[in-house]
Amino acid sequence: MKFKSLINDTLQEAFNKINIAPELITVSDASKPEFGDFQYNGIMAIAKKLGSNPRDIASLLVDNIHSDMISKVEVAGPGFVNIHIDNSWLGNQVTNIFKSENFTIEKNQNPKTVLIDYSGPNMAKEMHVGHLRSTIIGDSLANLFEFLGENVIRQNHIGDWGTQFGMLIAYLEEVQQNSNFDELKNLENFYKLAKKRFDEDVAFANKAREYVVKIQSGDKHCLELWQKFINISLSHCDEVYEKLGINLTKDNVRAESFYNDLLPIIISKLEASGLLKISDGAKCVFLPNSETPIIVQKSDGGYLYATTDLAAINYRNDILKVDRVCYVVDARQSEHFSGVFWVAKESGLCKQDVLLEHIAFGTMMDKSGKPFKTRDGGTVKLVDLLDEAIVRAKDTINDRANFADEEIEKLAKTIGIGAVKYSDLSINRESNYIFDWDKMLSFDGNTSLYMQYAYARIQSILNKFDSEIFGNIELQSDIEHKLAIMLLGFEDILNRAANDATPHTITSYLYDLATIFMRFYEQSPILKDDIPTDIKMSRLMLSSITARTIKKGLEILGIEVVDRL
RNA sequence: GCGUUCGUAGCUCAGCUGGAUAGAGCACUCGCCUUCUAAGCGAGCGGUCUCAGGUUCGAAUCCUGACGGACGUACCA
Repeated sequence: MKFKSLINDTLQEAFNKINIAPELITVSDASKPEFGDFQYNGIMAIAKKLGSNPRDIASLLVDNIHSDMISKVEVAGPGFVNIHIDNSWLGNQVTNIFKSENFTIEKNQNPKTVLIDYSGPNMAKEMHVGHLRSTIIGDSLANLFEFLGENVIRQNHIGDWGTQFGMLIAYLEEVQQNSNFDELKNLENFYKLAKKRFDEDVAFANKAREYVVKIQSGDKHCLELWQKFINISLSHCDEVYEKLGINLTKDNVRAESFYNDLLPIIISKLEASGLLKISDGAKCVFLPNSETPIIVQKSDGGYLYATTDLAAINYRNDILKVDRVCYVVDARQSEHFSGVFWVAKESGLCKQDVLLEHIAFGTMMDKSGKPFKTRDGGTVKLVDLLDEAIVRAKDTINDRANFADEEIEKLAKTIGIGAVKYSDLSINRESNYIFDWDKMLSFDGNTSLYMQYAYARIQSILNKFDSEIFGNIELQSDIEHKLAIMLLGFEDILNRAANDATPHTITSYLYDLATIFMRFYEQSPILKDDIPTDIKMSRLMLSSITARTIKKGLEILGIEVVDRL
């Protein structure tokens, strides 16, 4: 349910009655419990505009609010409007959620086509921690938009084109002849060996350069080798996606090479738009207020990543008919994207009303605040990081004991991977974040384990009860009231997370929800003998909805729950 | 140099479409298990929201500047 919109509408009706037209009504959560559930702060601004007393207007407004949703509205301070939600109305609404398959959240009736461009590994290298954030933030956004009913296109813009591939293909051909094919299993090493050959052997280097030209001009033999290399690299990625539980398959791949044939067309389109200038022999587009241009074609005729990005935008605009594109890419590329977006719009490669967004994220740091590296300063392979997370998760659970070996393996995997994802998604994506194993696998505070624990506790109750739950929710206390308010706010939160492309608004919400549930759990016994049936049912329903909300929220983030912990 | 971005409790972070006394977790001090999972809950301690101006009835939030950090800065992606 769009809870806040409903309240906004109620206020709007009251404003209509008193002939005042506010610009935009947005109630916010009450800043203090004694102020009720929601507050409206817009009166002061309106009063100033009208030149009248805010308290007078507020009183007039309050007198004209009539809704069974609201039990009490009052004017406070200089002209705040404090809104209290009616308990029996609220109880009915959460009962509806209990009965609903989908939390009474309706799919968007006019779905937009939203393309999420994420993960984007480089085929010449194994996936490392640098790919983690793009992959899980992008995947969670795609899940979110899908849940809200948008038409989602997931795309993996893999780096499979460019000069380095000549070297790799030449080397691949060499080792294939030596029947030493296993080397490809370790991509990092393969790259290093190829580079070594390239640096040490002039003949090999020349061959590598030839191969670049051959691939790009469509030489059959070279393309076959290239394809073989890409397939193997992609399989490495698939293993990681599988382990991480990411919804990306080979079908989602739209590689750089995919746009190769479009590149000359982009140049001529840019020429036609009149934006293209030649500077030092390179074809460039100059941006307003910037001295450094975007180069789309090098002086030697080669194309650059900006050209590929423009081709991708053009393809997405013309063929895929997108309404919104989210580029989930490192914040360091923000200038690149703002430039490319400007060119795309200015040149007409992309319609004006398509929303092009750089979903930027910060760098992963270690505990001392330096970029996350291995002990000897190398990049950390993503597979290694995930495996370590699972091992550490196992240690954490083992302290608690009494699980069968088989169960513990499964638990460790779910919890370890979930913890990696949660700790990343729970941070405002734009800032750098400190990767800390201990915090990640802690049960305290806004962590995945606290959430898992809350969920498991509820499952334990529901399993114990194990019969039909019926009746209506009747809210008995402040904490039950608060819990119901939270549960009803789920859709608002999801919409906000989708609008701002901020998964961490979901984790914050889930943490608040779980915290309130824990308090409810402490003070409201459910299955004790002396609890009357109607209260028992009411509390079971509240618990059940809480569990389902936690599960759905985590599912959107790409995190699985466990029933026992 | 120029540009982008960040600066909130000892630490890790919320809050930022301007609203009432700035919130969590960790750490530290205390209290609560014969009763649904104590990996929990409650209480306390801890702040010049980097600094200086400005706009406003009202600023952590918006604007300007300074200081400090990160990143970027034409033929790599």
